[in-house]
Amino acid sequence: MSIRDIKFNIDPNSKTPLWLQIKNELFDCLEKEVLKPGQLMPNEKTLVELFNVSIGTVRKAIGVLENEGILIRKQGLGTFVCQHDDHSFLFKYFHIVHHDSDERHIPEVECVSFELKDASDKEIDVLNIPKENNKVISIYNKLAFQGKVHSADKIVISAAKFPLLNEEIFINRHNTVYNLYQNKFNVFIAKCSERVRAIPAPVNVAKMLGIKANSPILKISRVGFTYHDEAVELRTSYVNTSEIEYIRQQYSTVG
Amino acid sequence: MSIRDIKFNIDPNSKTPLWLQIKNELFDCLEKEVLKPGQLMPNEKTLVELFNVSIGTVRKAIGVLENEGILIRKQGLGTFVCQHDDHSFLFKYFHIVHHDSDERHIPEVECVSFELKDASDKEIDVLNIPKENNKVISIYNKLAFQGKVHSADKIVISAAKFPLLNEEIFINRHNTVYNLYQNKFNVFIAKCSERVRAIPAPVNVAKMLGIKANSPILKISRVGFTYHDEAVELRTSYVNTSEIEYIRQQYSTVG
DNA sequence: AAGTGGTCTAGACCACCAT
DNA sequence: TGGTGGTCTAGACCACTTA
Repeated sequence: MSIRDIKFNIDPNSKTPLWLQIKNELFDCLEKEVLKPGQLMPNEKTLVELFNVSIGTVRKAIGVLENEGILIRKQGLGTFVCQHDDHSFLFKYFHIVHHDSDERHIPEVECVSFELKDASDKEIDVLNIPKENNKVISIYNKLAFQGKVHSADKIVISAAKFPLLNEEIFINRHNTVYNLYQNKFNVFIAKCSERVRAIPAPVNVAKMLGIKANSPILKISRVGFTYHDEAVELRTSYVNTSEIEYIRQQYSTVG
Repeated sequence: MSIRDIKFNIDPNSKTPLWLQIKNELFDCLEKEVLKPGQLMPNEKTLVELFNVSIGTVRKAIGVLENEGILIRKQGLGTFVCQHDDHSFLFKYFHIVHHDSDERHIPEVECVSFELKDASDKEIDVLNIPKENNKVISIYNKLAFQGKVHSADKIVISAAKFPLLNEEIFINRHNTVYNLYQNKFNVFIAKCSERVRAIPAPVNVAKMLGIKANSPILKISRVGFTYHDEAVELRTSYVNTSEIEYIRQQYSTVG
């Protein structure tokens, strides 16, 4: 199914602005996998014909989707559906740097365990786990720089949303975890919220990090959301900041 | 000096887009205090005449400044210069919440000390302290919720950039620190970067926070920047997260 | 009712990228 | 060279706010 074959219904008399109607239609195409990450969009002239509006209106809709990080325009080339890759991932979701340096590096990731288990009450609630398949996939990873482990990550996702995901697929992915979600399961993590605390390292975590129990570490609890604010991933990171730091940058516009 | 009296030189033959030239000119007005926080901008028709371009071009320039959080448009009212106030501050720069709650509250702030001192080498470097006035203002604050202290903040700013700032003015401000910077000294903090670590509480900090020495706490090192990426504030927060958490939210667009 | 920003049109021309 | 997005124009009409 190509986007060119779809009959769109844009209503010029609706109280919803045309550009918003178009944005929503393109959005639906992403959800229905008519548009896929990395794909080239039809050019603006074609979209003008598909939606039967003027080019400025199409550009407004695309501009908003670009600002939201969903599409990317490349002059002379075309407009593409964004995808998580190593580079963008590095700057969007990866917030660990060495002391005395601003360089970000892809960490070495080692999967420690991969389990299918019953969802806890909290997981059922936050991840909206269906009753007919109340399983979650629970994964532990160790992250390292130059062989030196700095973080232990626990990832929890709904088995229902990631059908057929198994340890082999997870370990043999050729890219980031978010890229895997996106390309194999059409789950695009568009935003996330994090809560950070300083805690004494529990014994099992201290062992994974190779530090003494009760050493101060960061506990970062992240919830990853789709475009539609649907929570799809719970990630808990335990970070030893004795040699690395957790960073954030922001503009005054962002909440 | 009103913006209406300025003779702007917009060059239609420049390789710089008109909208960018206009954006830069408006920017300069902010720096030169021709436009001040909270002020109403001239309407779009007037700007069209001032810059001698079409309305779409003016709107593009304003739109970008709005996205950057510098201007805000209100339909039926006009376009205003943004200012830090309690509400926006709460959502832009304030990242502390109670456990089990997403509510953000303005903390109670108590100034512990206010000193004028020689800048350290690091402060000279980062804050670009001038040789002819190598003093910095160093302030310690305690932050609390409902009387319960959760953070100790150290603020370091250049004395040269905040002339005549003294303890009385600082303590008797009627708004946030950032609002004070902006309204009294024309310093607008437009973005900031933070580095977070978990450390054992030093004795003096533990005393301020009312906890045992060596308890795990967050150390948050923030650098505040102006529009032009000029570092103007160093802030170090020591946070006891036993009852509160540090949060962040972000969209995939933001780095 | 008057004034503001918000939406939308129907083009023109330019800058960039691939071949 | 042909195709793409980027910039810009000169309006028209709508929705919202205040008075």
